Amino acid sequence: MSLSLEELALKADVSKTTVSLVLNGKSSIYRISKETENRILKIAKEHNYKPNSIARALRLNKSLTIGLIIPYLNRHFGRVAEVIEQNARELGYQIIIAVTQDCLNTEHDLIENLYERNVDGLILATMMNRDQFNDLSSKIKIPIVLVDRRIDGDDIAWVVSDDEQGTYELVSVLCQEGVKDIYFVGGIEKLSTSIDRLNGFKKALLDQGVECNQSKIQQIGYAVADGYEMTKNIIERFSKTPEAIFTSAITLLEGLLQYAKENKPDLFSHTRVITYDDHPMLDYLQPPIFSVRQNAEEIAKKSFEIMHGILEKNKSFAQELIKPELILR
Amino acid sequence: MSLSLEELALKADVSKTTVSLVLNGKSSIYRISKETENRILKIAKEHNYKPNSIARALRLNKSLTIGLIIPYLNRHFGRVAEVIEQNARELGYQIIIAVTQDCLNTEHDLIENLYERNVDGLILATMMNRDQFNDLSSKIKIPIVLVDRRIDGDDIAWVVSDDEQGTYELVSVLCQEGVKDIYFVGGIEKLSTSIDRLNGFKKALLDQGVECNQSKIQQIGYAVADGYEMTKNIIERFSKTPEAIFTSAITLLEGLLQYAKENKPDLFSHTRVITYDDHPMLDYLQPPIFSVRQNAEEIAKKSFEIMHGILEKNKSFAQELIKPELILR
DNA sequence: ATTAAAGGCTAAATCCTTTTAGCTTTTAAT
DNA sequence: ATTAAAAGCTAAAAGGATTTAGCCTTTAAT
Repeated sequence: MSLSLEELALKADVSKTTVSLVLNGKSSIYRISKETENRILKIAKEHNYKPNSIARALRLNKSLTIGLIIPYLNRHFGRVAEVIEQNARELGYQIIIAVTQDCLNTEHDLIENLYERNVDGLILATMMNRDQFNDLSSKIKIPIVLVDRRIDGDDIAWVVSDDEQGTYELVSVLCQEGVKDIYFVGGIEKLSTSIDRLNGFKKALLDQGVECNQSKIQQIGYAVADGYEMTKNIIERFSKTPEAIFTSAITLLEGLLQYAKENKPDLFSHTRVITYDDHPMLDYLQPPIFSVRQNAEEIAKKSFEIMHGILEKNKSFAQELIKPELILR
Repeated sequence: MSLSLEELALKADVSKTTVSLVLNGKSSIYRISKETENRILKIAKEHNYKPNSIARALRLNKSLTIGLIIPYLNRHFGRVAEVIEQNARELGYQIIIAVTQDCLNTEHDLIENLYERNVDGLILATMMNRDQFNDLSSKIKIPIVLVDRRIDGDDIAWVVSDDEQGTYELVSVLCQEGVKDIYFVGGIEKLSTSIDRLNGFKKALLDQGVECNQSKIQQIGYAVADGYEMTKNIIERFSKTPEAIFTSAITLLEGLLQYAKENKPDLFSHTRVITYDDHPMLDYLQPPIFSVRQNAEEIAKKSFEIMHGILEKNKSFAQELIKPELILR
């Protein structure tokens, strides 16, 4: 705050144009003498001059601000947000954060809101489908990078975990151990995370010669309560205790654990449980739960990298599949 | 973006002053006729006019933006951030987030950075001591609300968990069960969280007539590795297996669990473990670990409430101790 | 001695809103 | 017929930076 260009100019006994030119490294282009340049630099330093970012943003139509819209600040997205922020900061950008709670309307409002607030770009874990996204893109004239959830399209930038491959590998491991009766506890049906994980699941069964029964697949949502509900369905609807259950997110696993604790304490003696997403506490659960750890750091890094490339290096969009890691306990 | 006041004015065939006055609800004060007012409102609506927030911020010297500086976006702070964001949004504010990784220098840089970026206020989980904070306050002319970690002082606004009381109650429960040999695994020594939790710990022992031995108290830091280290010290330095260990954060508990898993699988058969902070996964660990759940939602709500009070209702500072909840499993 | 080029700097416009001070016209009062 | 008040609106400044076009002076070239 405090000092303005004009005040500096006064002290240096030059015009504010000159000060601005010098501080923006354009001395030589505009033939400002070395002497004047040094005088201005010295005074600016003495007074710890920092240009007013708002005035700058107004003039340049560039706020050095990125909007980050995600469903929750849970473990996964929290880490993603943290790393995006650090990467952004190093390059002079700030992150405005907003959470949708997986509500599509909220997402729309937030996008509009941040757009009006002049963010330079949006990093978005979206619930939109292709059509909704296209609608949006036509209205919004800033770059958008999707994170964690992708939308198919040749011109859409995204960075997501390789959900299909991760699930494929995890489920394959189980099949190779001879398990033949696996249930799928899934999330919000239309999201790419759900589609890809389900595809990986089916592909693994197919490749391992295990029959895939549609009745063993459920997709309600990603909330803990949804995991509880789906587990309940599995346990109560089928007479036979399942050989194995795959939960496609850590929250769903939590729901499963909760149901088991309350209603089926012996679940783990008959049933293997595996999950997408990892959590350090899983190391201490008995019996061990195999999991797929998403590389949040890499996802975050790449997504800001792409955004930055579009904003400053006029690269165009890019797409990245980030390999997750199998954790076999 | 898109339409400016001037363009609206052109369409409505009035000056931009008139448009601005109407849109800011000052028609009657400035005696703009109902007819003109309605015409302008209609046109503004038709074109979905939204004032340029940057220009507004420049003119009003108010960006409707709050900086939130926290150590990590982990479970606790992630939730705090999430709720602050939601509360802020409802009142028209946006949150710029930044993480310090518990590094004091980073914290200083971030504060300066956000201040220069014209945030209207700062919500801060600080590592500063009283002197450093005073230094800062004299330079920074925007309101600061401390969250989660307080600094003593009559004029400093803060919202924190009642760490002392929470720890006191938790430890008392254990003492009442007859446990007499309790170790304290603590965090960063000078933070109020550490001081208050340690005070609660000592007070509980005192009140329950249990001797408090300084050698049973360790404070290295809040990282998982620190918890590992301190647990290692306790197990390896003392010949006798401890009756109980209190970890003063969930990360420290994680470190303890890690050490136990690797080096002392039978820890839990001799030793009770209790912890500050809660985590849903604790429900599924054997044996049960008692914990203190901080009310992140309330902490978040109050801290933004205080900030908002200072900014818009010229209330002055306020301080709030939020009651945590004992979870006895 | 004249012209051209180079050197060194600045006025003013621009980005978009808000707000103060004041202008013009109409109506009411004496 | 004046004067005063009310009605209805607007010009212009301010907020702080960037940038374009161009001014004035000195040096070099012919």
